[in-house]
Amino acid sequence: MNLKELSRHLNLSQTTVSRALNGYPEVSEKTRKRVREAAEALNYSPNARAKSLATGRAHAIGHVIPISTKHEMVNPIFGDFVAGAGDTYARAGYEMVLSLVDDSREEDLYRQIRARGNVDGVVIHGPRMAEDRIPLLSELQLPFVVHGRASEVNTPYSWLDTNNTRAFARATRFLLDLGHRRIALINGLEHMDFAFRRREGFLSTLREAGLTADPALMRSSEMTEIYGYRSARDMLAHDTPPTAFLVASMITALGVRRAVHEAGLEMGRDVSVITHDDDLSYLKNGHDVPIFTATRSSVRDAGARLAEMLLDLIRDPGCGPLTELMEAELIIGSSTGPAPTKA
Amino acid sequence: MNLKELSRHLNLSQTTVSRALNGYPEVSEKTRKRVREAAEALNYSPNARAKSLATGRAHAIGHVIPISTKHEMVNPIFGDFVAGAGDTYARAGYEMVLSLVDDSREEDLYRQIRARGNVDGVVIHGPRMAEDRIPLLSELQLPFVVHGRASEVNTPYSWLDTNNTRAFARATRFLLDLGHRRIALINGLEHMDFAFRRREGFLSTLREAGLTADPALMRSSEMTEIYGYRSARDMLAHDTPPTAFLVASMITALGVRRAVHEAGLEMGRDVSVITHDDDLSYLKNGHDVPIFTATRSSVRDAGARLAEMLLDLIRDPGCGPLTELMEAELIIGSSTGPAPTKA
DNA sequence: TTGAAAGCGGTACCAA
DNA sequence: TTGGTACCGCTTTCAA
Repeated sequence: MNLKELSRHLNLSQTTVSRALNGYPEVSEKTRKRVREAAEALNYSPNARAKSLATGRAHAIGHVIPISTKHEMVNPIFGDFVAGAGDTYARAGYEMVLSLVDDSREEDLYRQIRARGNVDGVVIHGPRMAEDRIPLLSELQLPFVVHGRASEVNTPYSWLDTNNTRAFARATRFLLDLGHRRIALINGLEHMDFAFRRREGFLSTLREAGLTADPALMRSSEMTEIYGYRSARDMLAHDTPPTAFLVASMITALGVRRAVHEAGLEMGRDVSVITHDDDLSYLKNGHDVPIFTATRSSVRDAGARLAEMLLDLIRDPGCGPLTELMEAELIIGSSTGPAPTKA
Repeated sequence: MNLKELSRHLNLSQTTVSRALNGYPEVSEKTRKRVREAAEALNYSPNARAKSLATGRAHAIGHVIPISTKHEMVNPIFGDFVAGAGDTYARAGYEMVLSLVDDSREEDLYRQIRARGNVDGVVIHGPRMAEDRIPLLSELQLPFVVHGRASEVNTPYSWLDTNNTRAFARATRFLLDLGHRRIALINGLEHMDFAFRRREGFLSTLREAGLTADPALMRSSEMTEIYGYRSARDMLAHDTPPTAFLVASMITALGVRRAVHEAGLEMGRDVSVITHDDDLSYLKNGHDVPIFTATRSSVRDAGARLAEMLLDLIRDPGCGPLTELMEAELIIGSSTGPAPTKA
């Protein structure tokens, strides 16, 4: 059932039917009602491609996920983010288009996205510190927002980020207050902006306390479980092992915990493990000390808000760069276990 | 830059340029080369909406994720699945469109998807045992494939599934062989087909061994960490606690392990925990006994293969229902810890 | 308040 | 081998 058929069925012109369905004021209420009912009864939905060709708006948003052959992992929070964004889009009548892109030839891709006209704007995921997609998109005049920030980019752009620096600074502070002096940082890839900021939070807090970080206690890699396991295992086998671990991902923390366990140590007594984790209120009274830089529900939230930012930007391109820094939900300092051994 | 401009620039008709770019044989090689080079130089990409309006093919696949208000969790493997599928689509020149849908009014959605014409086919996620989307899509003549199966649906359809029944049967067998008699099953929601099959594998193996399952040792719910924690904690506080846990998700298993830990028990000595988990070869020598019903990389694989199935179906609608059952990668029986205490 | 007709940016048939 | 033209399904201007 298309517009032509529907209008013929109603003995009206396509024009009138179109206007009736799209809420134009010049249609009589009687006609509008008749048209609406017929559309409903005959199960008419306008063809989105034709509509967007005619209007110039795709009513779709692209999400571009860079996937290189080297690190092809998909961040597990991705699903939650997308769920939040998708919800917003659905409400606004937008579609979500996912593009996985080999980051070797990104530039082409964005040019194509622009030319193909499938989307009205894009969300950039996983920005690196020097993110060249940002100037590129600005140049292409394709509306975009960034999930995260790019420290080395100076041109203005819209973004939404978690305050990673602060989250890791507070976690470090907390461990120092507990008496820890040998704290390990199991970080993500540090050319990624979020990982860089986390390290900054960690290092600056150590510096303020007059301590210098031990390079042997700092690792940076893709956030897999086995990476956490190997890192922790190696560090614990050291002459002067760490007494605490600051871990950048809950998946990686799984591996760390296992290594701690295998080393015959007890979490919360011999070793503290702090991680970015799920919203597990029951942990408050456990031996582990969790840190939340982004709970699953807050990631969902972030997705929804970022989507709204982009829709605003598309509706009113003049509304200038929008930015939002979300404070991490920190639940720390509630360990009921005995204070960890000091180094 | 659109076709009209490009053709004017080349002093050719739109027809010829279109043919040259789309590999039609009747264009002279000389012309084709000239056209290609100009297109490249001027950064021409055809408008996808116009193209699909003209050809009737959207060159896009929809993925529909049901999200009800009751269980709005996104399965963490979702990201991996999508990565695999996205890769296939990218290679084939297809886009991936994500639709999150409140499962209360799914029917409308599929009708709209069909009418809107944004996609050439859809992938169905998270089928329930009685999945009414399957007859609906058949009726709508919208090509589709299912990730998983629907036990209570009798009409033929295309699907790809992991052999969940077998995986859980073998895991149960293994625990029985170790001497366990009180085995707990911490399952997902059992109206979901995969959870139902897992329970079948568990129960049938117990039956074969002449045992009856204790209802107190079986739970079914959304696979969160806290669900695992509470279930295990309660069961372990029982008069006759289980000596082993079969857990349906690695996230849920986190909670189970924590409960075991808090109960002062040691994994692999006092209690065995078997779970669907990541591809962790290092676990082979650990105390835990993992079972893999779907590793992250195999989920990725499944996404890619399912996407290929759907593309085949779209290209040749007559090729009949395609099905594929993937055997789980099982890594069990390698516990180096002492045999668990028998009940 | 309604309708005719010209696009939107391509493809594909038919004629040259 | 090339070009003219109708058409895909909708919106929107202009005229009635």
